[in-house]
Formats: sequence, structure tokens, C-alpha cells
Amino acid sequence: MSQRKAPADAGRATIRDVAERAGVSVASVSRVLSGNYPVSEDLRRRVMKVVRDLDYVTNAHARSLAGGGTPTVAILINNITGAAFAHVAKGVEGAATLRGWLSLVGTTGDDPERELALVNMMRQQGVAAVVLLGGAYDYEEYQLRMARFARSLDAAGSHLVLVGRPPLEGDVPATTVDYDNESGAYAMASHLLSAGHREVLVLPGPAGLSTAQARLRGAQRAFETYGVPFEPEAVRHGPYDDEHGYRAVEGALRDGLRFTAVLAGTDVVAAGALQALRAAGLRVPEDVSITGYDDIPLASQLTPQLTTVHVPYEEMGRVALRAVADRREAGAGRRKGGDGEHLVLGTHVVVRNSVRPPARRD
Amino acid sequence: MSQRKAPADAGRATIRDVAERAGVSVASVSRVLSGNYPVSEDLRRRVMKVVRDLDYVTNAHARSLAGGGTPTVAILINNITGAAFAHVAKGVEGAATLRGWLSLVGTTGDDPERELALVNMMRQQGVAAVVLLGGAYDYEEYQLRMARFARSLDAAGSHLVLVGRPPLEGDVPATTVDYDNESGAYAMASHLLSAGHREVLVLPGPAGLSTAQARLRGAQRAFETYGVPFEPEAVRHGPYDDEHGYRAVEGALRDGLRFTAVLAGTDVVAAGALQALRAAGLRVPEDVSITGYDDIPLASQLTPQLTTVHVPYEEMGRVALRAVADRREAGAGRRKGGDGEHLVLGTHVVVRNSVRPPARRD
DNA sequence: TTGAAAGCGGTACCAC
DNA sequence: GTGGTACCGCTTTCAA
Repeated sequence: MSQRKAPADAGRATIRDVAERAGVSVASVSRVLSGNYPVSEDLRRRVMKVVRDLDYVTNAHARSLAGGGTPTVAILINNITGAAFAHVAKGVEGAATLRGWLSLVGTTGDDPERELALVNMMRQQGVAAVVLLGGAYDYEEYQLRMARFARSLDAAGSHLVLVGRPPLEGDVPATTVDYDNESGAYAMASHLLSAGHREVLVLPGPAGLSTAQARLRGAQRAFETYGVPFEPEAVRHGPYDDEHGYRAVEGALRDGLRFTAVLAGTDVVAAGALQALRAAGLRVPEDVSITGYDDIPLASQLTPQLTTVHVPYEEMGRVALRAVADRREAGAGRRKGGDGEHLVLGTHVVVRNSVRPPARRD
Repeated sequence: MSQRKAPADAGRATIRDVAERAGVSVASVSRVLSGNYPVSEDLRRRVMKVVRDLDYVTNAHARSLAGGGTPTVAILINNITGAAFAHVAKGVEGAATLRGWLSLVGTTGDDPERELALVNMMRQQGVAAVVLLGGAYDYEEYQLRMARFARSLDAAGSHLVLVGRPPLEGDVPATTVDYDNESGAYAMASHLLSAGHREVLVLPGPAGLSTAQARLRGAQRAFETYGVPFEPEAVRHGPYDDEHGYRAVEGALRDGLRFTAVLAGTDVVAAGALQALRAAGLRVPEDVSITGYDDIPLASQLTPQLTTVHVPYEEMGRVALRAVADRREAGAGRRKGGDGEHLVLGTHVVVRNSVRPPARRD
């Protein structure tokens, strides 16, 4: 524990071990390994042999400290278990890997404290970008907090990317990758309306969540377009999970609410609604139609397969990474102010078997 | 670009900036921040103020280089999109966070090359442990490769953890967290057999995959126990996805194979099988029973809800992390050889609505 | 209690 | 083409 570290002592071998054993300088070893500098074939061979013998890998921390280092993206999710998020993460991860970037995943469990802690942790890691996934609750404090995140990261040479939520207000250095949530909902609701449905139970999601609000707005607009009154009591908010879907339908039925279709905020909510309808002896789509949103695999695994809105989650992930990678490359020039890039991808309705014209009223 | 770095210059503030601005030494700042050393109240206050003003966070790379640093677990998954894996990852992540550890997630996409690259990358990061998720293909080269991984990591003071696959042979420094795959399958098959089924279509999964093999063995044993012949042509291998489930059932039907139940290798495969059965005009469970394996949320979202084998994925993740954390704490003493800890968790059958006694033969 | 300075493992600039 | 060496930002003796 006191001798100068022996080659294969505790811990990993260092570049010095390699240099010594190969009878060359550390500088040379470094050159051989980074490969961005001319070295003699002989030297290279000698070094590589030792590297293999010692099973040496460079210390990423040291490398990063000294200047080089692999760019890293941090992905922050509420819950790694959500299929939609997983797909975004996959997209980010894939694109990152393609460029030789590393990716970290952290989960916040919907806890703002934890989110804060994670962002700081990522700042410490010196990540190239922090990607925040999922809808946001838009109270004032949130805007402030995010703006602060964005500026802190920006000051540290990093960058904040918001995926699947609306852009921050004002002149905040953050990139937003979003999809046309409202149009998707509009199209979905229109599909239902044009099939003849006039009484539909709407389950937009959590009341304060940006995505839920957008989906609700879209539906509302469609109703207006069709001149169909939008009944407030037919709108039931709640979490994006199947339990809520179940409970909401169960409750609506109990309340004696009349509806010929359910416009669910997500496929998972739709799955719950489907269960509840069946439990009540109703057939889908013969008695009641159902639509989802997201188009995760579940949508096509259910019976009937869900007519739903396709959201290009994986692509959003890819786009998000590309955006930060590009800006990093271009980054040499001083960034100009007003750096709130906003990319929005399209959605489209996927028609399957869960919608039918309403049964004729007896 | 030449002046000594100004406090709020490009890049993050350093500990020196803080020290300077607070009029104290870097050592003092370090002490205040790590909090593991007595400092005067006045000093602390002065330092903290500057830290806040500068929005300073310590550089994790530097810290880790210098000795300190947050332990990090790396989780390597084939596909982040699989629900089962996601739950394991969640377990690991949760337990890691609880201890203040960081977690990385990397995806291999089933590519051995990429797996190799990732393990090396993780070695470079100096992670405390690498957790490999999911079943393994057991060709000889695999054993060798894993053994090499294990030893490399071990030599670097890290540790390999295999989750959801059988332990490595021989004296390899790796921890395995597994579940009783075969017993689960045995129980599931027994459930079917005791309900009276005698002709069952078995879809174990990919032919070479350890989990599929174990599940097949379990089923086989159950058949033996019940004295029911196990028909090779009623066993159809294929990937763990719904498409395979669909195709396999479709094929079996086309082949004129007779079966009153489908024993699927995973819930997802079961979902595919269910679709195919329906497409063929068969009712589940009235005409044909189905069972799954994994008990992911999908199992209870389908209609009928799947009778399946519950695998404690999330707990496996927690257990895996606990194992490495414990061994790290205990790690002071030189590790003794034969370090192949093997933890195995239990499974159990969850009875829902997808199994019924076979319809009487006409 | 506080400060000075020696590393931690690499990279890259400057000589030779 | 190669070697020497001054940092990168932080932790941690060792003195004062």
C-alpha cells in the first residue's frame, strides 16, 4: 500500500504502467491510443501488445478532466416503466451510440426534489445535454425552475432539451422537441365524430399536465367544428394509467352518463376503460367505441386493436439527440441569444378495430 | 482565451474560482463542500454564499480522479423497450438512488460487439458494477467471454452482476441474481395439466436462450409428472415477441395440430397467440386456454386477463444492487476466491381468467 | 481551524 | 517521430 503502484496491483493499470512496461513515454502511449497523431508502426505495436497484456483501458475521468472525453447525454424520466418514454429513451440512446456518445438514464419518480438533485448530478458529470422527458405541470414555479436549469446548464457548457412538453416561455436557452399533440387529439376526436358519435366520454389525463391539456383542447376543437356540444361532466381527469381508465368508466356508468364512445388520453387508459366496459357487459366496439393515444405496442395487442394516435416517440428521441449534437458541433461560434429552438413532429391517426358507428338508439 | 480564467468565464466555475472569491484556500472550500471535516461557521457561510452566487457544482470527474466520487452502476440491457427489463432497471435504479449511487443504462441491441464495447466503456468510467440483464445464449464462446468480462472488471475493482440468467461456470468473480425459472414453468404447466389439458401448444421462446430452455424444461417435467406425453411437434421456438406468438399459433392451426391450450414463453408471446386464436374464430378461454410468463402489466390488460407466472423483476433489480453495494462495503478485506455468489428468487403462478378446463371433445 | 502542495490518470504543447 | 512536462479540478496529507 506504499510502494509505487506495481503494474497489476490493486485497481486498474494506468497509462504510466503501460509506458514503463513498453519502454516508451506516456505521451507516446497516449498518442497510440487516441490515434490522432502519427506514430511509428513499431511503437504502436509495442504499446498495443502491452495494452492487451495488461487489459488496459483509459480512465474516462482522467481523460475528461484533461480535455478530451466522451460526450454524454443524460435522460431524465419520471418512470422508466412507461412504454412511451422507453421508446424516446431508445431513440436518444440509439442516436447517441451512433455518434459514440454515452447515455445516462435517471428517474425522477415525479418528484421535483429528485429532479433537481438529478439535474445537479448531471451538471457535475459535465454532461453535454440533459434531456427531460414527458409532459409538464405548468405552474409558475415550474417555468422558473426550468429556466434556471436551462441557464445553469448553459453556463456550464451543457444544454437542456425538453421532449414531449411545450417550450419554455421567454428567452431561455433550451431546445424543445415536441409533437403536435393537439392536432392529434383533434384528428382522433374528429374520427369519432365523423363516425357518428355524439356522446363521448373523454379521459384526457391528469388535470394539470401539459399533454393532457393539449389533448383536451384538440378534442374540444373537434367538437366545435362538428357543432357538437362538449359536456363538462363527460370529461374525467385522472392519471395516465389503466386503473384510472377502469375507474372512470365504471364511475361514468354508475352515474348514468350516456356515451357511445370513450376518447382515452393514452392507450394505457384505453386498456383500463376497455376492461371496465367488458366488466359491465358492454361490447367493444359494438356497443361502445374506444380510442387511444400514443400507439405503443399495447394498442395492437388488445382486442379489439385500438384505433389510436401515433406519436413518433423513438424519432423524437433521435431528433432530440441530433439537435444537441448539431449545436455542439456548430458550437464553436459564440451562441447567439434567444436560443429556444423548437422542433415539432407530426402525429397521425392509426385506424384499427376499436371504433364503429354508434348503435342505433332504441 | 489567455487570461487566467475569469470567475464566470466560459465553462463551469472551478473550486479555485470559489476559493478566490471567498478569500479562502481551495482546501477549505473542498472541506466545506464535502462536509466531512470541521470548519468554522464563518468560513462555511462565506463559502456557501459564493457557491450559490456562482451556481457552483463540483466536477465529478475531478472528484472521482482524486479519490472521492459517487459509485456508479451500469445497467446493460438488450432492449430498453422490454417491460420486464424496464422493471429490473427500475429496481436497480431505485436502490442505487437510495444509496446515493448513480446509474447508467446502456443498450446492446443483442449485438455481442456492442456488448463488448459497452463493457469496456463502463470499465473506463470506473463503474462500481456492471449489471447485465436478460437471458443468455449459452454457446461456449459466451462462457469464455463473460468470464473474461468478470475478471477484467474484478481486476479494475469493479464487479459483474448477471440478472435473469444462469450463473457462470467455474471460479468466476461474478454475482448472479436469478429466479426459479424452471419451477415457474413447472407450476404453470401443472396448472394447465391439472385443469385437464392434454394437448398443449408450447412456445418456449428462442431455441438457444437460457430462459427459454429453462421454461421448456419445467414444462417437460410437469408433463412427465402427469404422465402426459410431450409432443415435439407441439413445441415451437421463436423470438419473445407477439409476432412470433401470432405466427406460431397460425402455423399450428394450419398444420392441423390439435391443442386445447397454449403455454406461452412470455406474456407478450401470449398476447400474439391470443390475437391469432381470435383471428381464427376461436374463443379464449372457452375453446383454448392460454398462459403467459413474466406477469408484466400487459398480462392484466388483456381480455381475458392472463394466468401467468409472476417474476419479481423489480425486486431482482433491488437485490442485485444490494449485493454489489454490500460486497463493496465489506470489500476492505481482500476478496476470497470462488466469488460466485448466486441469489435466486421465487416465482409463483397468478391465476386470472385465461385458463379453463378443455371443452369436451365432440 | 486553515493553507500549501503533492498527487489522481490523461492530454497536448514544446523541445529535441 | 518521441520524450518531457505543465496543467485539468479536486482531495488529502502535512505543517503552521
